[in-house]
Amino acid sequence: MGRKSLKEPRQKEIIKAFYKIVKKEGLENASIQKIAESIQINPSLIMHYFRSREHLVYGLVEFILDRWLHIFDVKDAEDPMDALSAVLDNVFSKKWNSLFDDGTSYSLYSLAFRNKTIRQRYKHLLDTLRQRLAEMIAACNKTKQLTVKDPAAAADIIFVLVDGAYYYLSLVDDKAEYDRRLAVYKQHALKVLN
Amino acid sequence: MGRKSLKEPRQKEIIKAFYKIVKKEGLENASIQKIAESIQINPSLIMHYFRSREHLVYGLVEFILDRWLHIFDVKDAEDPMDALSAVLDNVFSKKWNSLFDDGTSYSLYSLAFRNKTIRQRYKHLLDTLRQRLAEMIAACNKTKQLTVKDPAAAADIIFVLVDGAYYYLSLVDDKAEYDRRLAVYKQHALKVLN
DNA sequence: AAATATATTGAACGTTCATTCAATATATTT
DNA sequence: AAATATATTGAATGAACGTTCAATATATTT
Repeated sequence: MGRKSLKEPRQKEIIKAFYKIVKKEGLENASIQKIAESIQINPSLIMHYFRSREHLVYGLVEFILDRWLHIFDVKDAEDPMDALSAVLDNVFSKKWNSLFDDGTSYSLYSLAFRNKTIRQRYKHLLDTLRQRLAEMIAACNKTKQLTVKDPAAAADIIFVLVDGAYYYLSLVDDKAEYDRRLAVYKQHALKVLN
Repeated sequence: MGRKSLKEPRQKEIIKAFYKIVKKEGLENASIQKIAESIQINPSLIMHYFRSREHLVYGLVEFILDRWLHIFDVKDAEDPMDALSAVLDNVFSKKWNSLFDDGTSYSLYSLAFRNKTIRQRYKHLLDTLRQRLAEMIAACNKTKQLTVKDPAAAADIIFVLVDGAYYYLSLVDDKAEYDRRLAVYKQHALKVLN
């Protein structure tokens, strides 16, 4: 009995508003009050749906990390090699930046050094990414299109390259240089598969 | 005339205290008051030596970034190959972690996405690191100990591997796994030089 | 219409924050 | 000892913060 719960959509709405402000003003400047103001609700309502700011941050972590998995959103190709190629295109392309804000991601990541929950969540995602890429490489092995000795190791190195690549690229303003370097890094990642 | 200036040592003292608190409690929780308390001075004194908290953060950025360069602190070997090897040992070793706190470094790095000064400072450091490594590789080329076609490109890839490696490794708790993975990443970096 | 569970508001709390400004203390020079 | 530049303190500011709690509003069920 009683009123229907709006928990899920409201939480998502709040997290999206949170994300928007974090993107613009930084995690440390994204206050409950600013979020509430931006979607014209009472700050207390945020406390109602999230017990504390800490839990709100957890919500944002989930939100951001889920987006990473979208790099695997490719058309179901019958050919596993096509699928793998498409995923690598996603990773080494502008799609990356359209998926989420790197500044926000690094801010949350830096919390992992002092917050066990966030740490585990990030670790889990990084492992999931590696595992899924490894599976795709293994599938290509099976069709003899690839002969990668250790798919898990290859996937690992590729993501190391990806993470390291964007660490530098995030600081590159010149678009031409950005693209040129990204291509080089992608080339190196592909070499791991041969 | 007048009293001798204590600017430099005082500033360094304050930054070190700042760093200590950031390491322990995070950048967002490291307040002027906490710093002042930790070294038993008046908060106003911090404002005297740094105009604002922002400038204090700049000071910490300098402090942290300067430490990166210590990876090049190796015994002056006559053999350029020995020197290069020693630097790579530094990068792929515990020395890395003893040099500075990764959590602090990532916190400051995340500011680069909204702060031009910090952004430029980080970019400059990353470029300097690459350039110096490239020079060392070139030196090995000259003595015919290496035949790396493009030393700059090789140095770039190596640091991409380094940055990506620690992005993952920072989340690894198990010491054995940490060491094992670090060795794998180092091996891959070495492969770039052949 | 009464009951009830959830949504939402609004006011208030105490705390901490960065920053300011004037006052005082302490060296160093003339 | 007078002058002076810098060091350091101490009090005060207003703003913003996360969080609380009680009150009210609104659906939904019986």
